[in-house]
This record gives sequence, C-alpha cells and structure tokens, in this order.
Amino acid sequence: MDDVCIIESEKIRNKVDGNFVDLVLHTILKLKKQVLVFNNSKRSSQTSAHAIANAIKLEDIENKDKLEELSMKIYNALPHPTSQCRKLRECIKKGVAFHHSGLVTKQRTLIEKSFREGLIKAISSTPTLAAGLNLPAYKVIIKDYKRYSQRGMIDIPILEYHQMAGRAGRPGSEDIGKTVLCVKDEKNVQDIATKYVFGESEEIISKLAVEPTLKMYILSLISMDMINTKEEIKDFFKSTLYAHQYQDIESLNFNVFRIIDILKDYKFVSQDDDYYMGTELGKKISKLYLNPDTANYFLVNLPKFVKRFNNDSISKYDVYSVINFFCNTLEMRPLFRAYVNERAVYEKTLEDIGDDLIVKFDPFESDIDAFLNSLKTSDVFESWISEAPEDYISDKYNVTPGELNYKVGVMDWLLYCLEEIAFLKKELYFKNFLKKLRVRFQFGIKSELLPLVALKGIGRTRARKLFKSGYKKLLDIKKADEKMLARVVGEKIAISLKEQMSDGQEVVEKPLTPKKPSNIKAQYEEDVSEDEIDVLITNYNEFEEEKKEVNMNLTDYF
DNA sequence: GGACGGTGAAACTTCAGGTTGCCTC
DNA sequence: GAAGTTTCACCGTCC
Repeated sequence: MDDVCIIESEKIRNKVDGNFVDLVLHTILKLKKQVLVFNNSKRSSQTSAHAIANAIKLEDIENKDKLEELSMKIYNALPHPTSQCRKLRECIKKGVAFHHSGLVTKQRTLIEKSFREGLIKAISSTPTLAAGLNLPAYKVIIKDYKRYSQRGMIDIPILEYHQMAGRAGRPGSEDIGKTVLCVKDEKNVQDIATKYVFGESEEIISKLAVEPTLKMYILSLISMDMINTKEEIKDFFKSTLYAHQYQDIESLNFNVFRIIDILKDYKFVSQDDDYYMGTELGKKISKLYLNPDTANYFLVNLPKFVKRFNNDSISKYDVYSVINFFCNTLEMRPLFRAYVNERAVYEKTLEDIGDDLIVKFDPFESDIDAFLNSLKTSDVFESWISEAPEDYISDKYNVTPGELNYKVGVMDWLLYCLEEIAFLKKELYFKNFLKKLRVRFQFGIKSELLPLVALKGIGRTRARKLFKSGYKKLLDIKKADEKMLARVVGEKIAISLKEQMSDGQEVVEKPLTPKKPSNIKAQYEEDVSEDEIDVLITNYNEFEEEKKEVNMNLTDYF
C-alpha cells in the first residue's frame, strides 16, 4: 500500500515539477475541477492564493464579469476597505480566494457560496475550512503538516489531517477525490505517508482534565439540580469519558470536591449536610455560561467599579480601565499581541496610567508580556469605540477586521454578563453605564452617537455623517427637512428616518440593543423586589427626556 | 572625498481558531 | 521550522 503513495508522489512530481501552484493550475485549468489548499498561517494562505492568482493568465479565466462583480462585493464588505480587502479583490478577479479568521463574515460567506457554485476555482485557507464547514473539492492540497506552537514546530494531529483530507471528493457529484500532502524533504516522504495516510487517528481526549472546563460543568450540573448529593456527584463523574480514560477515580473525586469547595468559597454553591445546591448567584453564573473564576473576578472587583462610577464625572481613563479589566479575563484570550516594536509604547502606557487601572500590574506576580498584550488589546478596543475605521485599526495594530469583530463579540458577551451581575448586586447606576458601553461596542461609536444608532438603517458611518451635519439628536431628525436629510444619508434612508420619526410610529428595536424597562421588569419579576425595579425605572427615566420631547415610543438606547 | 543607491547576507520577527449570553415581532 | 521583513555592511557610481 505504501507504494501507492510513492508512485502517486512520483507522478505528481513529474507532472508539476514539485510546485504546488502547477498542481493547482493543472487541476483547475486542465481537469476543470476545484481545489482547496491548506496552509498553517494566515499570511501563507494569502501568499499561496497570490501565487496561484498570479500564475493564471487572463485568457484562462472563466466568468470574468461575474468574478469582477464578486470581487467588488467582497472589497466593499467594509465601509473602509483594508489592504487585506484589496489583496482579496485581486485574487477573486482570477477565481482564487484566501480564507481565514481575519476576513469578516460577509466576505467568508460570499467566498464559500461562490466556491459551491463553481465560480471560485481555488481557495487557499488556514484550517478554518477544515472544521465544520461543508465545502468539498475535487482536490485538497495540504501544504504544511507542521504548525507553530509554543513548544516550537509540531506535526499536526492525524485527526486534523483527516479533517482536511476529508474535504476531497464531492459526495453525490464525483466518484473520487484526491489529497496531496506536501513533504519538503524527500527522505521524510515514507515516514509522513505512514503516519498520516495509513496511520490511526489519535484518541479523543476528555476536556474535563482542563480545570476551567471542569469548574464550569460542576457548577452547571449542581445548579441545574442534576447532581446534588456526594454519591450522585461521584456516580456521575465515574461514568465520564475522563474517568474511563484515566482510571484514577480517587484523584478525579479529589479534584471534583476541591473545585466544589472553591465554588462554595465563591458563594456559587451552598451545602446542607450531604446536599449541594446552586445559589441564586451560582445559577445565574451558570446560565450566563461564564467561567466561575471570571465571575468571581467580576464580583470581587465590583466595589471598585461602584466607587469609581457612581458619580457623574466619568473620564476617558475610567472607560479605558474598564476595557482593560475585561482584557484580563480568561475569555478574552488569546489577546492581540504587542509586537516587539510596539512594546515601548505599552511600557510607557503602563508607566503613565498603570496606577489608574482597575487591575494593577504586579511586577512579582503578573506576566509582563500578557499585561502588555492586555494594554494593546485595550487600545484596539478603545480605538474601535472612538470610531477608528477598520483600515486604520488594521494598519496601526495589525488586527484584521475579522479578528476585531470576533473580539468585539466576546466583549459584548462579557459586558452583558457583568451587567447582569451588577443588576443582581443592585448596582443599577453601574449597570446603566455598562449598557451604554455595550451599545458603543456593538456599533463602534462614541457616546454622542448613541441616540442616532437607535434608528433603523443607521450604523456608525451614517450616524457620524448625520452628527457632523448637525443632526445630533432624534429631535433634530424629527424637525429636519427630508430633502436636506437625503443629502446626508441618501433618499431611501431619509424616507425611512422620517417614517420612523412620524408620530405614533414605533421605532423597531435593533437586535442586541438593551431592553426596555418593561421587559426588564418581566424578566426579573421573580428575582427582585418592586422597589428595586422602581429604582431601575427611575434611572432609566433620567435618560428619557428626549423621548418625551419627541413624543415617541422609542427604544431605550442607554 | 562624500553622498547615494543597489545588493545580498545576516539577524530578527512572527506564526490557527472561534465555545458561550441575551432578544423578537 | 520557515517565510517574510528589517538591518547593515559592502561596493560601485556619480557629482
């Protein structure tokens, strides 16, 4: 069987002279089939795509017009296209794409759809495409079987090879699929073939061995009353994959009860003789799917926030310190990396405002690299909510729009979690602050645009345009002349804005915008007293003046 | 002789991804 | 470990 592999490799070598680009060209131009190329980094996935695109002659391109149209759609997926968008556009024109986490969802979806339709002939990607996504191709080329890790370069797991190789062949439409695994050193060919092509996959390892995961599951199982007594707990873990794999039930039990003790310290679990149960707080944390350590970190630091935020003068540094606070959670990892040439900047930041941060740098305890990364990540976030365009963030920080979007999503979730915890702890003023900050993250805007983004069809770009033209509040829009508005946002949007502002017209709540007080009341009726709800609504009403002014049933945008 | 530009070797830097919370007619 | 980027020494040319 081993010979098959070698023979195949000989054939390929003769045909394509050992160059993967020739192999791709042969497949898409001669065989008229599609190819997926897997790389081990974002950069090399782009480089490979370029190499393929450059090798394709103009006269060989099919559906030029459609590709041109697609390339512009992909390029304009962002209001401020980045250099990455430009590079992608050039590849797409030749029917080639690169695909990795740096692209925004819209771009990825367009590429995947066009590949399925046969418009795009080759995709060069990181392992993103191997997991989950159903995107088969006639040929799969695995360019790298090694990947960088903190322990140096390591061979990818066999399981992952199978994931990638499994994309070859289109069930239902083609009889065969081919996978080519590139091995640079001739003398390794046999070993690599034996390992990956003919070898057995690794065993699936239980994730319960990872403490944060175990903590989350224990809290959730106890909170949901699935296991409550010592016996039930022991029985449950005895039957897990973890126990099956490690056999050492005693040490497993020891770990489980040690973690339960921590959860008791956190006051997420309470104990009555032999019976364990989730506290209100514990149930909430579990429902939020928040790591108990992070939840505790939130709770421990809550008084610091309250001291700082229960007054009207919130400075830029206060907002920065909150952002940095979130950047020091487990959930936010991996952080954006402070590169060697950026370190001095963040060391200076640390020196200048280190004392103002909620989480202080401890030279004996903290890891300086991680701390500098947290400062860089905070900087990126701060730029985002100061309306820095994606191309600026990409150039300045080397953070791509896709990575930014993903991290903003994590931030949104964490803000929501702390908001809920603040509510439980009756810190309503602080909760309001978080709510407002969340909307700023969702849209990437400064506070002054908050009223405007409550309108349908208005995001960060249009809101800023409106603001610059003097339409700063909803009342300004209500009073505005439609034609004048159209000059700023175009005719269609202007009509929509006027419609939204007409009397009796309810403004439709955008997804993810905070809830109205009536909803909050409904949601928490069981959890809090009438008085507490009254306080919340009073707080809310402070922000309602403008709403009364325009006599509308607006959403709560604060 | 000094400024400038081109060249190539050496040194340095970087390196995948994407779970989970709410809502809504 | 490999690929891309930056730095630096060296050399030739021109004014």
